[in-house]
Amino acid sequence: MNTKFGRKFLEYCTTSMINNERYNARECEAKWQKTWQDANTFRVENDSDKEKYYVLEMFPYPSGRIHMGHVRNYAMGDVVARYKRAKGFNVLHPMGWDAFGMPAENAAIENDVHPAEWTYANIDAMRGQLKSMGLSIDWSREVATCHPEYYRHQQAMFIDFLDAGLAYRKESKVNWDPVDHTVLANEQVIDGKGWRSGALVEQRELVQWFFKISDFSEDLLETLETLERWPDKVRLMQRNWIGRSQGVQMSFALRNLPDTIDETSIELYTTRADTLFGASFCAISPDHPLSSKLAEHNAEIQQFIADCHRLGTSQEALEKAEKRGLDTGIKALHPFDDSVELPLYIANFVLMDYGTGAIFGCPAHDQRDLDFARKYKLNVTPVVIPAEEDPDTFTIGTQAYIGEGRLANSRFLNGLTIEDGKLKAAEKLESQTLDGKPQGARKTNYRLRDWGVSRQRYWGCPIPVIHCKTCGTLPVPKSDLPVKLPDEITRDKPGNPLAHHPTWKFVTCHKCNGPAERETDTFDTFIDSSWYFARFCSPRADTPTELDAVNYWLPVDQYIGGIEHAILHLLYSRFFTRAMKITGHVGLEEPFEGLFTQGMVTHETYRSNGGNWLSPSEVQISGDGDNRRAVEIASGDVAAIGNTEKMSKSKRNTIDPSDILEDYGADTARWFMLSDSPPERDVIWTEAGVEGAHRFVQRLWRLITDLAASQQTFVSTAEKIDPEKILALRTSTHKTLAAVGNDIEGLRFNRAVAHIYELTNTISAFAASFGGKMEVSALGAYKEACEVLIQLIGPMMPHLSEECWRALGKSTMLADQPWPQAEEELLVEDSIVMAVQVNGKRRDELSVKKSTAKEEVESLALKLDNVIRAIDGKPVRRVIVVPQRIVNIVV
RNA sequence: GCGGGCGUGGUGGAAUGGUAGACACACAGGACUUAAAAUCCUGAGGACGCAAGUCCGUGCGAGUUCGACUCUCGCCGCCCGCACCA
Repeated sequence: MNTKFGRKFLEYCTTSMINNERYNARECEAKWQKTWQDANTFRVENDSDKEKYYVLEMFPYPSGRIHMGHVRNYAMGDVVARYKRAKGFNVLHPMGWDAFGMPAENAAIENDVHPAEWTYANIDAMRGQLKSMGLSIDWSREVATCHPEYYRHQQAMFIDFLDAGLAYRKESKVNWDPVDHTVLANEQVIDGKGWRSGALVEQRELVQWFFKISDFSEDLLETLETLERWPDKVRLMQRNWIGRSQGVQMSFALRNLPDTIDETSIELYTTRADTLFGASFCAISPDHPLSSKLAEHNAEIQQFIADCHRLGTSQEALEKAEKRGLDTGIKALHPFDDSVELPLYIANFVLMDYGTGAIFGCPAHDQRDLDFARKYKLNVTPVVIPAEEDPDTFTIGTQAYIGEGRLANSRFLNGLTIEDGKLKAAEKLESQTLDGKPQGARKTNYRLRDWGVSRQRYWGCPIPVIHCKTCGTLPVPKSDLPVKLPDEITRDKPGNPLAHHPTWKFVTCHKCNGPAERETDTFDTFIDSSWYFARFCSPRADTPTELDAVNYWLPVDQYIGGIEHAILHLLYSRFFTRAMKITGHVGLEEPFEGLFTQGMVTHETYRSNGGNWLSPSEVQISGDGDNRRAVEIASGDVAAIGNTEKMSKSKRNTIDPSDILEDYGADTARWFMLSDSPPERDVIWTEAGVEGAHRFVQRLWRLITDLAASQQTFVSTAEKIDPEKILALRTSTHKTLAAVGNDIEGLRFNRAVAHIYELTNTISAFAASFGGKMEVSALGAYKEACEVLIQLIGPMMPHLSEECWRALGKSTMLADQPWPQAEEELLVEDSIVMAVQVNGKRRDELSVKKSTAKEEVESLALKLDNVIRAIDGKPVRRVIVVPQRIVNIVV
């Protein structure tokens, strides 16, 4: 060990200042950031012999300032990136900007500034803030989605998608956000309100571009199983969102139709073919084609449909609406008994865009159908009888029975289980014919619908197509890309400035040279973020991707972001990657191998006497526990302490990261974000917590400078030291090293932090026990422990650790240092402490050699005083010895 | 309504079925200081006890086990997702 004791270190210690100076985070952080930048430390190349590792945090929207959520997200990603780098991987850790979107347009309207100008200024500001966090990012790969050099490739890929039949245009009823004047995807409608504006969403008919994500429903669903390094929660959410159901699509013959109707049958979909004998009505959606046809000659139906639509302007109202229906007078014939005629209703609760827009109602076993049947006094015949009930007496009250049971009142299905009944009914329907076709077929349906991507906005990627009166809708030739947004826009009219632009949309058709118009819609910004991870692999390439680069880097090994993207962004990206594979832009289908969703950053909320929200800086907190009080500083009045909630501007409970970076430095902020709370859970931001983190920064610095001080006072011929004491320190050092590595690999940052605290405590106690006079072998262990400690905190507090590394006499950069290796023989301890229980209660403990035989452990345990007392003379029935763990004596 | 998750000191939290409360924050007492800050030391789940120690204790109630924060079942509470998807 003495040989490890470098001359350089000795020299350093005698020449450097050894004092109690406080660590100056501001100076040191700036210094190291510059050092890394000048040395291109985090620049990464695509050709390397090293194994690759791609760490990605969800890129930010350039709002202008980073928030605490970013600090947490990027601190976590940076730990992984720096750690993997030290482990010898070629690490890709890029950053970019999700730069298109509505806030830029809103700012443009409010502040009379161009969206581009606003966005690029924000990017500059935020880049500066992120850089001050000391992230190990390869900034040379930065991209901004609003830049033509980014979106021109997106346009090229769209044209490829179009050619491959992955995109199409159709008129459809869309979710219209009346505040933002734009269309929203189903996923963007939350509780009937726009995800961004919060306005009640209306239904409108518009011609829109769609991506055929629904063609991939099965694949997207099935492949979820293989995403083992994704949180179960996210996989489940996607599974539910895709919503597969297996059932039967079948036709019912119609009778008693008005003369104006040609149809003789109607298609409907069910997952409960076993309950067909319990059917008491059929119903179609107000939007069903048959409803429209019937309405043409029937004022009552017209009125009813209009009523449904009026209600339907808000999905929220629709959900709460009472079930209503209108009997058309038409009869649907039961497929297993055409003497049974079921009334056909138009009903407000039947959805047009699921299944066929038509159902049969079995009130006994479906709550919606039951509600409807009770209202319109229709039959309720139970056909599934629970095991403990008698088929002759079982009746349905106000609750439909949806549990298990045996079929009854169902002729050839009687006695079967639900599953067998479904099968037999389906087979029967398949064997029957109606109008020369099989009357039914098994069919799988999905809740997932195609992705509508047209937006009526200016600040987005222009959809690269033109509309020619002669030639129709044509993609813009790739050689003409990018279709750039016009710089000059006016905002004198509401809606999309592209549509109102005096010249931009007027073009000559490249096919017929006639007059044509550009598409004035732009893409949903979720497209921008559906492939940025691929662009980072070769961000300046002339094509959207370079196959060599994407095949080397993808998939992303560790993706980190908020749970709020569990469905939208992650599902779109999975689809987009498949579409890119089909069109030859990538060689794989799943972009994210490992996914981690971090929790939110929360803070207490405060309200003034008058009920206004107060920011944390406006209140003074005192007391503790039940005596905790908040006082509004300005008025001196008592303020109410509210719930701890996600930081938000509206509740004014935000903490600006730049204040924290300024006051305490990046390392303190990073450390605090990583300690205490498990990363997937919410973390509560507290002033005390930050101060605690900062104290640790100072304490580490002191520890390292103290080491240098010990160096000067060490005694070479000291009194004998207990070698056990040195071994104990070395054991702690190497055990901590192993544990922290495991914790970082598993993203358990809070536990890594706890282990680091423990080692720090151990080192401090060790050093203190020598009273400033340390013998040389002890100093070696001390120094080793400190070096390991500094390397362990390297990924978390990169600036402090560089500075400490330097103070330890190293001339290398810690960022270039390989991760230390734990010495195996120190990890296995020779003697262990086993707990001894009597009847499952701990009574004593026993220190034995690891190799001690079971029998010996048993006899030693039985001799312990506390154990004898606990046994209290009772006969010992059994002794359980779990090697290296525990002894349990049963009396 | 359906699906999922969580419930451990004053607080954040730790614990492959094997010594519950590691580590941190807050708190209290002490040392240093003219004083404060900073720092260092000590204490602490609850009850009883001078102490050794004993009993109780991981939302509640059962169960499996030599042994349960951990597994099973039933409740209660909180959080999240989906929601007329037939």
